[in-house]
Amino acid sequence: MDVRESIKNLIQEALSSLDLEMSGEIHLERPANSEHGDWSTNIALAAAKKAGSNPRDLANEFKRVLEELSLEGISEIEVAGPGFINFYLNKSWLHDVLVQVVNAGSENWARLEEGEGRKVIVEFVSANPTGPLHAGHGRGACYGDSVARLLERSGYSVSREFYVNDRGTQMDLFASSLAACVSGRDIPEDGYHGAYIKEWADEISEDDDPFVWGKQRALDAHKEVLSDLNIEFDSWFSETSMVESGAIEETLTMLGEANASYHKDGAVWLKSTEYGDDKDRVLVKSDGEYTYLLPDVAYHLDKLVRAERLVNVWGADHHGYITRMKAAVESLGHDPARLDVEVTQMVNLQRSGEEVKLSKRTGDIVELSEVVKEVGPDAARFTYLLQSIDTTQTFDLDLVSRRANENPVFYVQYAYARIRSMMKKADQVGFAPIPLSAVDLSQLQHHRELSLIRSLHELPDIVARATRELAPHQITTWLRDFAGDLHGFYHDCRVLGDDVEPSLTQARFVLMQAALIGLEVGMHLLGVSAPEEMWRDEIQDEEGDR
RNA sequence: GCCCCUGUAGCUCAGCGGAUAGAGCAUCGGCUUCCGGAGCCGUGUGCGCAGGUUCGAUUCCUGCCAGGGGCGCCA
Repeated sequence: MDVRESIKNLIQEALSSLDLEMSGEIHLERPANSEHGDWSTNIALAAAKKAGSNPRDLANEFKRVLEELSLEGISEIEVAGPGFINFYLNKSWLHDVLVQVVNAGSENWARLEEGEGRKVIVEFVSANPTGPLHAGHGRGACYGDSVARLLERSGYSVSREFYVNDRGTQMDLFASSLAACVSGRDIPEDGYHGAYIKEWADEISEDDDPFVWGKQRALDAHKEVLSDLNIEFDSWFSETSMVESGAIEETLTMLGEANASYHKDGAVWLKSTEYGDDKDRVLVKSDGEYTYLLPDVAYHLDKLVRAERLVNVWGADHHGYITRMKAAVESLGHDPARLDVEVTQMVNLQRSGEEVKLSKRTGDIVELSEVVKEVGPDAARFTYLLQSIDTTQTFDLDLVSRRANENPVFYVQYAYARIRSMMKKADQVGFAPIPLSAVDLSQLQHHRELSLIRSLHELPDIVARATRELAPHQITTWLRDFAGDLHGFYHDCRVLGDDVEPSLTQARFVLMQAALIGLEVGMHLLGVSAPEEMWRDEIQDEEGDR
């Protein structure tokens, strides 16, 4: 049984013997400050009022009872602060954790069962095939993929989907813009005027249909840059395919039959106000063309059949559509709670602190491919996932492309490469690891060593919370902290060397194996590579004197 | 006017209702007989404002102020 469960049970026993009832879960946490023990509970604070005594006194009561019950492995129980009860454990529990981590390996450590194989579709990016992805799409792309990775690790069966709006007004405008450019005519006023239109028009041949060719050209561009970012979709779901299958008309009929729509002014409207929207929304325009909404509703119905849970990643400019989409879903009898819409706030590009509005190359909006090319895929992903999607992001191209210490991705990757390098060295000097069961892990008593193990033990909880909250930046934060612990350990504790006891070398080697596992798990969840080695840029070699 | 997000250190950001609010960068100062110095250690300043809920609020609720985004028979 997990330590935490054991302690919880112990507290439960104490509650009964004190004749107290607690509603809800017993709150047990790892104190932020290690001077407050290994585990801590606020049970006395929470129960004081009901018990009619002050928290400190009640905590001392608890302490007395807990000590009577006693539990193997607990070395000390103390009452502290306003009435916290802190538990100190024998270090052996941490050494046991190390064995668990190494046995699980990077494949299974912090792998959870919570999803129980349930199917979830993560839909993200879904940009129109009318032009290249821009820097802002990168955030949604990296976020969506990382959320998918989290869900996978938490036991869900995940499908990554890209919804392709390959028909309608915007596509027509895009095709006519391309055609105009090819034949030397002026691009229509409301058409696409980006610099890429000219570049693409140069590639097109006379036999090609601008609509068909243009769509494919845009999709190819999307796939290429996403692939550079280590993102692969399971499905590219075409809007046109739903016209062909009749799914859109079917959806329209279903909405009518559900009395969720009505005709007015020659258009068909969704009664979204019945579900909290400001106004009703048009499904079919008076000219007979669908708005974007109707096909998207049809798409969501399709997804709801295929998966138990849907996660959508939308840009901040789409937040207003959440209500109407949920309205449509609910009016057709589906539980809107099955649909999670996550909104990513905007990205502001900078270069050395100066706002970057336009691309140097095209004089147009900055393309995602330019960002990836300039900073590299690992730095791009790590940076996009550095902070909560709820905040507007400042992305400094200059800073992120720097192969230097102020760039957090290298701080983390370097920690990994450093251990790898040490292990290579170990191999060279003829170090031979003995079987795990023969290693005396109790030698690990240094605070650097213990804090590494504590962090590793925390990782499954971090993964669980990041999954629950769909917040991959929590993984990023953990990695940065863990890398810091690792550099600290590396500085203070040597693994190899004549002055290190062979048995200590063995123990620390196991610790390092476990550390690699932690880093691999974290970096994999972010989609960032774990390099075996890293070397400085030549420029920096010239600058440095070593 | 309505809706969404944000406001925490000089800057970029963490912070699952709890104890002395943390990182990185920047500043200043230290650390090489040794596994990679892209590292380590030290150094001080902060929860936008006002109420409320609570034993306890940076965290939850309300109002206000400030910044960003959205309010189309565009997507």
